[in-house]
Amino acid sequence: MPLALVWFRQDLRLDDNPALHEALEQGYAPVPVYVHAPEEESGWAPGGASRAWLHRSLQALDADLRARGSRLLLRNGPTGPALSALLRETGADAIFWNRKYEPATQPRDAALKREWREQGLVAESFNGALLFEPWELATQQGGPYKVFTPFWRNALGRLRVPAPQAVPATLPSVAETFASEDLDALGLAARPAWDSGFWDKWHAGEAGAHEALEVFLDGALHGYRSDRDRPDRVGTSLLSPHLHFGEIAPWRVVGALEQVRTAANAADVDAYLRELGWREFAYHLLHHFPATTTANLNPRFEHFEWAPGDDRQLQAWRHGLTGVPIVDAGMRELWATGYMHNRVRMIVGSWLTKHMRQHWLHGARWFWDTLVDADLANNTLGWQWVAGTGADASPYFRVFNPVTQAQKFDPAATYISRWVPELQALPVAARFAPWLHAELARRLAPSYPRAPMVDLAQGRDAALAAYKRSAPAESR
DNA sequence: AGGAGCTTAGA
DNA sequence: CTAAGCTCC
Repeated sequence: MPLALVWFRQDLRLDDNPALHEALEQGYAPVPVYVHAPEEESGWAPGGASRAWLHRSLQALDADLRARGSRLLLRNGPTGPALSALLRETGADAIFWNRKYEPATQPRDAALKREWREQGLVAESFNGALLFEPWELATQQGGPYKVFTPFWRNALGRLRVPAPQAVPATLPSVAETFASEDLDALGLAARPAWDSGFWDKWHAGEAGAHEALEVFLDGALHGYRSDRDRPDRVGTSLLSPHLHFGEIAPWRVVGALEQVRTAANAADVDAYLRELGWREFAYHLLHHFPATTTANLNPRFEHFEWAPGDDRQLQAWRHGLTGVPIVDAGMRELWATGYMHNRVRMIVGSWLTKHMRQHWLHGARWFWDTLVDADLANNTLGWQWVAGTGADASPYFRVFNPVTQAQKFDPAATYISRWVPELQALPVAARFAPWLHAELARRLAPSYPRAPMVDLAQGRDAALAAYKRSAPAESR
């Protein structure tokens, strides 16, 4: 049986894995391999939380492969030489993989494909990650979309769920002579184990992804349309890290949703599909506007007056010590669990970029290091959206008021109280803005900051003024 | 995927 | 006086 390398990256699953499936379909014995080459991500090497997740996901993938008689080879980069060497060592005739779309690695992968094909090898790549690849959808003028709603309307009209590609119960074995790095030697796991608080919440790997999907279908899907905005409830799918690492295919999620769709839950199903749509839109934008990982998409912000980088202020934001309870709750949830509720991401992002007027990249970099679901496309879209610099962004003048947001979406302050226990002795109504109850706060919450690091009204006004100054002359 | 400030309808 | 609606930022 001829051998084919199956090169795993962000498709850490066996089920519904096009590259693996195609290798088997074409009669090859797959040799699964993962190449560790973080420095090739051009400034976006996986952050700490991502690496911790990756460690576990690779462990799970190897275990799943071994349960079927195969195993995962680990190699150190650089990627091209590592894979070419493995092709020679194994005598494989072919290499299959699922595409990645990040601007740093996509050209590299395309060049490798050409190179291997010139050497007479079979080199094929597939879509393992998206409902629509970034170039599949275009406006009537043939250009990229910059507004979500028409993008998603087009996508929904073309959406088809492929039949699942099951993985065989047994796979050909991988010869013991093919060497592999030790997983621990890749240095992905957290040392010391600062991530110990993560794993009550998460089960990395393919089995964990399917568990999370089942839990979502049985629970948060019902009422998703409104509860997804409620950080005090389990109102979201918690699928984002699983989708990022490709532990489940997005079309599998769509298929499962369509299976359970009823007249009663149709609005909830559609609301969740729309969120998957934002993920698709993020990849579309990243592909067409690759500079936006660091540069504003909207050129109006080229000369925007961000406040000078302020390490002391940034540290307060990162550590959840801003004096704004909902902001601090979110930042502490992030640090403790590797995750933050999406509504709260918008609130902390608005606080950083509007009230503090710090450049959104400060936020993007921190999220990149701390989120288990850190994803270059989603992170870029999210930060540019909240900063007002991106596609389909809220206009810059939309400044979230963190007090009214908390009152609206965490009405009993249970989320705030969970993550900011210093406030627990205060009456609920005072926990949203303790500085408005100074006497009570001094007695009952003495260890919490006396006042927000930036006055809410002043911060808002200063942000709006800066926006006005950056406006093109004709629109002032 | 907003908020503030003002107006207006209605208790 | 409060709540909902509207407008502009």
